[in-house]
Amino acid sequence: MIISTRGRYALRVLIDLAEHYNGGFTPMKEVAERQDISLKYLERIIPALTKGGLIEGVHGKGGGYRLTRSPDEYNVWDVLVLTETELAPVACLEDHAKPCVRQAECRTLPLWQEFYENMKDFFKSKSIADLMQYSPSDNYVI
Amino acid sequence: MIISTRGRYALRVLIDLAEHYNGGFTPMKEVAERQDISLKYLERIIPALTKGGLIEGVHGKGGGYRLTRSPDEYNVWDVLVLTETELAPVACLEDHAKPCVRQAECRTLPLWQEFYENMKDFFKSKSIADLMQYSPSDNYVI
DNA sequence: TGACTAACCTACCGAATTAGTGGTATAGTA
DNA sequence: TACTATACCACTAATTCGGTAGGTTAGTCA
Repeated sequence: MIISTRGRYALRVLIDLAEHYNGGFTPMKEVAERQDISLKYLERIIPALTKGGLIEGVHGKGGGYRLTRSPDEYNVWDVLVLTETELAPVACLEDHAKPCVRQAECRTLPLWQEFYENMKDFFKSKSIADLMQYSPSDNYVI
Repeated sequence: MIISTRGRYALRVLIDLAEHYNGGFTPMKEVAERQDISLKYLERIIPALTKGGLIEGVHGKGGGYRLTRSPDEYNVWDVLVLTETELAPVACLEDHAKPCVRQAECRTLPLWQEFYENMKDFFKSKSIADLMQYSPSDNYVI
């Protein structure tokens, strides 16, 4: 498994925020209930999206979270990069991987590189708005 | 990371067997030395390929392993399926996953399914012979 | 036949990651 | 000031990964 609950939950939260947008802020408690995800766990995942500028959070009564753009301006890849610790399909391509001595002669490295590129392109081509289309209730207006 | 050393090593072993084929059997000890992989660890991975019919092993002196077909008749996907415990990109799509209650309403499931299909198609389209072409020394003859 | 060789099998192990829980601090509102 | 909601930090049980160690089985060669 390459994509953990962190990335999957983050996507579901963004879709939920989009679908239930009413001009104000949506508390994570509501999202957690609707999505049947532990609030405590979401509270650990969601700050990454705030730091990345994908959503904005407001403390206190009447607070919660809100998208910063319209759903078609988010792509899945950006969400995964912010929430997942690692997306590389093999250890050799990980960010902090120590350079491999066999790199020059490795017959499999190009395969992994090509796959990684395909994967990146695929997820970049999908927007939150695309994901929402799988549902009949698409009531997001910005 | 989705593809572990098991799948990666298995591919390298197959390529090595193809490149060093001389009509007989190649002992895993030689492959392990050339590929700089622990022989003991390889001995735990390689039986899966034998069971899957990708290679055949012969005990005793003069023994070792040999491919059962020509390199262009192997695709990467089949190798990975035999050696990796799980290839699904998300837990929901794993073989022994318990059916998800939210399946019907899940807006992200189709995304993961499409990605999984793409991934499968990609790896099925690549053969061991394709991987060998990255090297100048291609001396396999059947 | 006996030494040798190489595949095969099983048990164990340390480190890292995942998917959480619990508690508390901080910031902002009514 | 009470309340609410985000933000932060420490801890944990379960699983996986990447091996190692040791022994067994099956076959070859002299």
